[in-house]
Amino acid sequence: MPELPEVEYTARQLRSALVGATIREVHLFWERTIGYPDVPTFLAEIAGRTIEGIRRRGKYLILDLSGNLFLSIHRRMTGNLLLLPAGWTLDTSLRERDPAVWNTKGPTFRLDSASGLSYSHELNYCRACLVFEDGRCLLYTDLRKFGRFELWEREREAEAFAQLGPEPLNGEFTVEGFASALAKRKGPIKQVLLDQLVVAGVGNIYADEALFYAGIHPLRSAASLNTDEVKALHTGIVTVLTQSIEHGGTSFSDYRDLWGEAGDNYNHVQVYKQDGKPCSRCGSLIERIIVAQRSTHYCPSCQKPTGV
DNA sequence: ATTTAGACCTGTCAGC
DNA sequence: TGCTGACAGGTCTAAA
Repeated sequence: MPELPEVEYTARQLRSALVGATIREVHLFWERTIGYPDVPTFLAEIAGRTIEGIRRRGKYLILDLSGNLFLSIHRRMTGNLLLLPAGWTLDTSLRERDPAVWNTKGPTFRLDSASGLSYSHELNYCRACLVFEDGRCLLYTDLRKFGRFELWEREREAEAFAQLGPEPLNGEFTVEGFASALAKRKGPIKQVLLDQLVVAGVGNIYADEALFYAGIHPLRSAASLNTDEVKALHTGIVTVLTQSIEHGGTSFSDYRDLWGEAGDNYNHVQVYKQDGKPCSRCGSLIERIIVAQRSTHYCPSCQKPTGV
């Protein structure tokens, strides 16, 4: 679900709300949410830590904790973070009443009416929550249970993110570096853009959007792009990611921000899930194909297979 | 050495 | 109305 812009937007919201807060305890409702280390160690080590800073790396949200640890959160497809004010109550009675339903839906959180917040379906599928000393609660909801939390020593950060390439928005991602990475790849450019080692944080939405921006067909071999095309695609990646952050990310069904609001970038998308609709540039109908088993959307006249 | 299919999970929607 | 299959923002692993 979230790609770089959605994670960045969440990080910014959390930074202003949670830096300085101390974690009292963690409740776990789906144990496999913890990817590293083992569950008992995770729970014992995280309690009592203070959040010193909040960052993003690729699609990972990073909470820097006291004692030189960091918590990394990857939301994969359907993970969301929601911040509850103090005054919530937790109902786990479903666990005994109907274990099968509990296993899928998780617990129920209730807010007193004074909270002013009105969450609805987002409160289902809670897999974990961090409870803070001041009574607030950071809920992690994840319908499909793919998301993972990991707790690492800060000195092992390189190891934790070994599978990530350059950050696209901080100067690490250069045209020269991008060109040499693409030159080694014979496969379709769409697939290569999804490789986090080539550029960190690009997913299915922004790969399609960046290719449309640059006028490049998704099936072109990455190595076949000329210098101008590589430059245009580089600009396209930076542009579509930056613009989406400004719009609060792209929401379809699941993605919500910290306070349960949907992102607005859906209204600015050019090709993603727009098949059958006219291209904003030329009016041709947007098409959908499968590339590397992922849905791929493009304009057949703006993005020619030959690149000519 | 690459590609590709399968796993991990649950829900929704289209078609019959 | 009910069943079946395709598909969903991601990434890892194993088999071809």
